[in-house]
Amino acid sequence: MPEPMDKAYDPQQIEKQTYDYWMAQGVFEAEVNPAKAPYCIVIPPPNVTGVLHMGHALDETIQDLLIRWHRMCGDEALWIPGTDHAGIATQNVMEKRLAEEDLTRHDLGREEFTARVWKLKDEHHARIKEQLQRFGASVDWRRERFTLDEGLSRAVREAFVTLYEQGLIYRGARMINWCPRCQTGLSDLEVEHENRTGHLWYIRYPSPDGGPGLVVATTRPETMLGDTAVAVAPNDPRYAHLVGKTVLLPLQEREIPVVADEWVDPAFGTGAVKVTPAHDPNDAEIGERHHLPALVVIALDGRMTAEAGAAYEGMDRYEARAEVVAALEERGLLEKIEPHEHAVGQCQRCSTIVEPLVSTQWFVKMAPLAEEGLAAVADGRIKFVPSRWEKIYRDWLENIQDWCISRQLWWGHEIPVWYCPDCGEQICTREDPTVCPKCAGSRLERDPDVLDTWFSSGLWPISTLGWPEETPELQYFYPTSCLVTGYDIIYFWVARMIMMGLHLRHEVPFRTVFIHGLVRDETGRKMSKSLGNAVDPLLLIDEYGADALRFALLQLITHGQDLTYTPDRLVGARNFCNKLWNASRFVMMNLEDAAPDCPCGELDLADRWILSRHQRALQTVNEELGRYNLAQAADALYEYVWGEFCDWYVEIAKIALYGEDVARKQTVQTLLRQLLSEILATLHPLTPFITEAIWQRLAPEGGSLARQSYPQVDPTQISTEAEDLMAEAQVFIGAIRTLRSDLGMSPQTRVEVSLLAGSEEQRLRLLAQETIIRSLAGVANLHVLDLDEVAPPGTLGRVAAGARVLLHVGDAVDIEKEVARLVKRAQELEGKISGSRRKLDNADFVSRAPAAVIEGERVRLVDAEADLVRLQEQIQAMESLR
RNA sequence: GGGCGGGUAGCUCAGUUGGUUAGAGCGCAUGCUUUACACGCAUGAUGUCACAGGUUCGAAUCCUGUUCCGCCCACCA
Repeated sequence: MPEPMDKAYDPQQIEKQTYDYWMAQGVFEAEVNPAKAPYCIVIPPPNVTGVLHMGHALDETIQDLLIRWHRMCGDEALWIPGTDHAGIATQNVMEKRLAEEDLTRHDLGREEFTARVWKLKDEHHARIKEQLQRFGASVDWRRERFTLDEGLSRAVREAFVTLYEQGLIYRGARMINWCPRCQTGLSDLEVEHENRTGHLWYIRYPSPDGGPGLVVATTRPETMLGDTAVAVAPNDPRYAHLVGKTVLLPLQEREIPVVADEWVDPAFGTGAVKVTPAHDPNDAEIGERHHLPALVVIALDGRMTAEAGAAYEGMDRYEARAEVVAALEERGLLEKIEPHEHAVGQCQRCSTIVEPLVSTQWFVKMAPLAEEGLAAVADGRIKFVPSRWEKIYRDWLENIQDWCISRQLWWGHEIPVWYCPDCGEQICTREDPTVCPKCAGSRLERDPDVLDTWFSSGLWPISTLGWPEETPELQYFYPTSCLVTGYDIIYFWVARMIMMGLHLRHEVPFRTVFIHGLVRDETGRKMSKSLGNAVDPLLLIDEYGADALRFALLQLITHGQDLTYTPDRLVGARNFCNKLWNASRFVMMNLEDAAPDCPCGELDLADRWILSRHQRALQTVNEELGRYNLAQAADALYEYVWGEFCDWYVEIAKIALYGEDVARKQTVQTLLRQLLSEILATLHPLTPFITEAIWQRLAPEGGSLARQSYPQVDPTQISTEAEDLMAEAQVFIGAIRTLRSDLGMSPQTRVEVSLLAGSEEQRLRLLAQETIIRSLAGVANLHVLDLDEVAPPGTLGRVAAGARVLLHVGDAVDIEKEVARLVKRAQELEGKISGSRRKLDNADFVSRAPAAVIEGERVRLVDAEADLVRLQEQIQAMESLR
């Protein structure tokens, strides 16, 4: 039951009970419904590594806006919630916690470790769910999913086996990115490159016969222990004599060949490259071309192997670097050291510098999948908003590398492959095998690895709808309508969903990808926990309310640009909510005679004006939402509700509401109710809580606002004529207010105004505007006069279309008092009023201060001598008229 | 090395296909306890539209170059 409205909007009380009401009414629930068009969004599942941050708040706000809008537009709108197990990230969080107890995951064992992660998941999941509810997310909670739950695991299994059977998933030993700390392979995307200033070491590799040999330049001297060749550019005159010969690898005292390879850039360094096929991707390729052996000198833990030599075995790779450099220097083989900037790859999750090394892993062959993904965007089946992201997407897919999907972790989907130790068979099936199909051996061993977390995320749109089952939901809601996410996961997630959806379900996963920017702090830095600049959205909701947070974020959205969070915006949005609350309060306080169904009586200028402006606002909002210009839609509503409905129409409505004319009063009440209802509905997808709360008070019998139909434009109510007339009245009112303000009049002071029409047409217009001007500009008496009535034609100058205003204060007694005040004030503001620097005296002021001229859209206080004379004449003329 | 985005008021940003005097919010100044709202009302001040050329009757907007900032991609040791 709605309570009476407080003077200030208090979101705290209202939001919780409103969300409970929605849940109780089941307004977010969507069903397969052939009578309606489906509209579906799958949430980008938040990681269970932690709680939601401002980026999520933005992402959820956009999705909720779209979902609520479409729901009100009559679509069967389904928003599927869920969370992501976030493999490596979550495992790292758990490992950090264990480290605080001085434990590693190996102390617990796989089973106990994953049991603990599940508990961690439960904690975070509960928190995330609560946060989503506090954001007002209108998700269908009955359909919530988690990437590791049973159904989704079945989807992962089906996808893996299918791709395996099609030869698109394979196992092989290849150069991959290895994180020595996480102890797992990584995909290329999980390696973050950072430019660092390191060194370029110049090392001499002498000839075996004691000749000078050559000098190589390297950024990683420790890898020289695993060198198996030196490469030079073909036809490099400096080295032609050495190609085919050998040089002596220092420290290891091993002879290695000098080979010629196209890859070598003769201009870089010395033009001679040491080749370490086991520890550098380029070297691996050179090694392959020249059939060079690959010596593994760095082990998976980042320490040197026995192969590196007894002196280095077991040493950390960076320790070994220092030792190698020292040993070379001692032997006089270190020619020079130069500072050198180069990109260093580090683990996305723990920032450890990754080690490229050869390892046996599972891969997805991407080229065929990428081809499908490229076609879908090229032919418009999928559209990116803003479209420039399509190029980014395309560039990546066109140069795509195979995807390493196996991870040496414990938290994730286990790879559905078994090995038979008896015959070496590799078994990948939909059902867990018990015996080897080839040799019937029963000692099968499951692959210990799990899948890259993005493998399951890539299936999200199909798996949440029930795939691989061909469920009614999948048939009805797939392809989903819009995917909303930040540009930072276009490669990781968006591209992979597109490829997986196309390949496995033979249809795009969504038709539109709405890409938004990242939330940055006031100084422009990315918000992150580690930088300590992250703002907890829940705290903001506590302080300002969820609607204010949502509205502020929507206003901040720019077209795919990052957005800067500033508390100012939030205050503004909070104030806007309060404004809406109070305007609604006012309307409801004055509705006693309103007949909701009664057709309006005769409409006056202001009525026709606000109806017209109302339609314009609806038009803008509907159009801008359709173009995903969410900030423009929000701004249009802000401007209309505050700047037009509240500032003008509500003020004008008071004339009728406090007046004697009952019919007029009813008309205005009815209009106010209608307009407010539609304002609430229009605003609802942006600020759902406050609009629902007011709606329940305004129309308690009408059910949830979330299920009302979205206001559409009625073009018949648009009146350019009313808009023009009103705009003109607003100019007059503004001019009179400006004068009053410049003259320091108190609001109580009523002024006498004569509006001099320059033409008969103008006179008629002024008559239509008269009531409004009097009421809103504090005018006691407004005389609408013909030019000829005050002065002979010509005296006032050539007043074509515009009206001229003479403004003077109250009656005679008041004038004296007022003038004394005004003079004092004018002296304070000396020179400020009209730009005149001349000190004003009494006489001057009386004659000039209360007079002004409106010309077109400008008002000026008259100060030219000639004008003064004319005005004095006019004032006299007017006074004689009174 | 390649690509993308941006530089507009003190701050955060709008500015659609070129078009009179470049806008908003916040902040600032002044005045208001006006019976919805001080989370309010009214009024006001503030710009070398990064820089330099060019196209045009007319450029914040289109073209060229320069510069600064941010981001993405990339195996030059």
